[in-house]
Amino acid sequence: MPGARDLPHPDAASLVLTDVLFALSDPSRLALVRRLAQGPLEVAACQPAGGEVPKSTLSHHLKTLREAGVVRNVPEGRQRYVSLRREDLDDRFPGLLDAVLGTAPE
Amino acid sequence: MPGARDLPHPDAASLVLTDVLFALSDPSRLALVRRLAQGPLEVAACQPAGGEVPKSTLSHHLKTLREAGVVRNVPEGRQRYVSLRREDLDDRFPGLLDAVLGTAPE
DNA sequence: GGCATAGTTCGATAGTAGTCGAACTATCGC
DNA sequence: GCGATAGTTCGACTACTATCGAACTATGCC
Repeated sequence: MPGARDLPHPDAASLVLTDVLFALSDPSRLALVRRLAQGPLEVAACQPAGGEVPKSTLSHHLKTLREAGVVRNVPEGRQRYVSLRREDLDDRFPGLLDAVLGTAPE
Repeated sequence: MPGARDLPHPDAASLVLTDVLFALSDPSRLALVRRLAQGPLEVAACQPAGGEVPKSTLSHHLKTLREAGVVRNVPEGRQRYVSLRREDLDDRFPGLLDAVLGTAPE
């Protein structure tokens, strides 16, 4: 049974608003979410535009986003794909993501 | 010149999204914001429904909200009135407050 | 002025979050 | 199997946040 290394994700119904807000309240995480709004990325591509960040740091931020239910992180061969849980978020917190993404990045 | 003890407030144009999200990401602060959505309160009335919180703790949360630009805190005689900066927030981050307040409290 | 009231500010402490390097796990290709 | 690659997890350190009591400031009332 290949690929049994799934990470835990909260289900859509149990998302907590304050956790989501907290996950989005970090500039580097928010910037990543903006990019994920345009489509899934593999983890390595989640690096910020300008500089490199240690893998462990990036992984930590992904964990925060994942545990809040903002992103999904699924294994795909040797890599992992990170995607925005847009439908789940829209379903649970209508308009929130649109409002956050609708503001121009600073 | 009576009442020259105004606290600093960021102006509407300079509000930072991540700061606002962080201010709203604390359960007790979010609960207070929900109540402020129904109208201004004096500081003493900002105490959480059930229990009492030390004045210094409450003041700290008000400071976080104020510095993020979420609330306004103005002196009025011996007391202070805390109010939601709804227009400024709607202007700068359209739909955000509605989305946050539209979700039922947990 | 003197006192009570309403809140903020200060200082200390405990818990939590961010950052990084090193170790670990799993997959792919040879 | 062996090595290389892609990420996560662990441990340590630092920085920030929450909480509280005590001190401080300003207003109103007598």
